[in-house]
Amino acid sequence: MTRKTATPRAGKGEQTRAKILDAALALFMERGFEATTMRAVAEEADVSLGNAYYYFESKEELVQAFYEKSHQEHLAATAPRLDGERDFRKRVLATLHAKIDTSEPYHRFSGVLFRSAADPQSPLNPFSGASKRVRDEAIALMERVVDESSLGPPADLRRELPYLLWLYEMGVILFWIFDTSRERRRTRVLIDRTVPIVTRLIILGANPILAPLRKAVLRLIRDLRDGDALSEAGAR
Amino acid sequence: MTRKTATPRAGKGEQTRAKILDAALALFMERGFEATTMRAVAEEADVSLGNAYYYFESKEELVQAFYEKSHQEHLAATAPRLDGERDFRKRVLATLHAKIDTSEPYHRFSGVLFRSAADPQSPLNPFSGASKRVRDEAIALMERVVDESSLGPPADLRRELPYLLWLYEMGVILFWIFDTSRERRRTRVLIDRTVPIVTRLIILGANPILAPLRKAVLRLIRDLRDGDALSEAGAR
DNA sequence: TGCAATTATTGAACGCGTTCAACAAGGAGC
DNA sequence: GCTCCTTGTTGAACGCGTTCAATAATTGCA
Repeated sequence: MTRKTATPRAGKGEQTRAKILDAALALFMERGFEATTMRAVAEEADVSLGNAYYYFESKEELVQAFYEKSHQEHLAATAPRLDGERDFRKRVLATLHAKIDTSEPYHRFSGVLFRSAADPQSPLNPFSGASKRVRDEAIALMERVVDESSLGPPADLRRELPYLLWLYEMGVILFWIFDTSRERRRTRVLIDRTVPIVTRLIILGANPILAPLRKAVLRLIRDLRDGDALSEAGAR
Repeated sequence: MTRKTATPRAGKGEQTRAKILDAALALFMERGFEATTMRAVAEEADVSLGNAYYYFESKEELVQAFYEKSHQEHLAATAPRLDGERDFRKRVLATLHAKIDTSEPYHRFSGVLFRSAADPQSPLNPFSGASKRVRDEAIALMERVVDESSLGPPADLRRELPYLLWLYEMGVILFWIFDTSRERRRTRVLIDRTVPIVTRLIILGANPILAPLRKAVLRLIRDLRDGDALSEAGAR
């Protein structure tokens, strides 16, 4: 077998990239973000320092990988919990709890993600172009939550609902990041008690009496969304 | 006159501290946060690098001064605009627009503030102990906005309203930070169109029919607030 | 097969934020 | 005046993230 000559075909760079990423993930988990030096990552990956920067523009860019990984785990954990469940409230509950469950291992350094999240300059912020793929997938998940439920929201609301639910999820995560309670109990409480309220609001919003208010809110959201100041700054 | 010997009494350290702060503010305004080095600050202040660190623990701590300064300017700008105005909606509008007006000069590096804002570790985050004084004053301002208006919210809502309005203000500022439109037009739109909605929601919330929903929301907020996961992490 | 072009990899350097041992100034108590 | 103690101040160092010119390895093409 042409061992040493057969593998190079299969993306030499890809392999090195993966090696570096794995090393970084391991060290971040072990020591946290700040305590992990790029030199340590390079050494752990059996690679020179400069080489690490050939594959990743910055230390923070390594964190983006977590964002992706954590998202994939969220998808995997959510799917079975949604299966056969038609109740909208329960579907949202399941999705959010799954998010917290799968994010738990990364809690200690996920603050870094949101630190950049609030920085318009950073490509890591959830509204940026770099985050677009993951963001779109997360919104698509919320679409499934809505569509396969028994809830039948008015068409105008239906259109914006997935995006709004994603924003809501982002809010929950922001709370979770600051949450130092045992087993993230407070975040659980937040979820368990806001989801029913959100559900009630959506049902209320479907009521014709409140149509003017609902339409005002939705028009505003649409206006601020496409050509949104947020994504505008992020896409840059 | 005992010039050179009279002044040292008057807080030698205070003077040096002020010199460093002034230099930092000037340079931040001129070049932004990242482009300003601590060495430049020290030089501008005619002081050694080490000396700057005698007065300020870190570069970011220098930014906190802006937070305070900007807040004082907000207070000063808001007072006359509230004078004689009793309409709640207009009072909130005036307060928020004043905030954007006075913050404008700092727009380019205020992202730094919110970067730390989302970092639970940082003393700069608006929920932290270090920010308590300014936060309390900002909430007190919202108290004045509510109390001297013609609005008569139910007592339970009245109690939480200032805090909620402050959170709302924080949300607006977050949007503003990401806003790259000319003269921050988008943020103006956001304010002009969400304030009426918020006002309507508050009035709706006063309606007895919606009392259960209102009470559920308020109970939740109270529960999450004192011993709040946010301030809990921040006060640390 | 040979050669240019592309892709990987290195190690040394730079500039930055931050720390620290050392030293100076200025008072308080004798 | 002298000693001790607190407060200020310095400059050199450290470790870090990041950059870059140089070089090796690999690939695409004639």
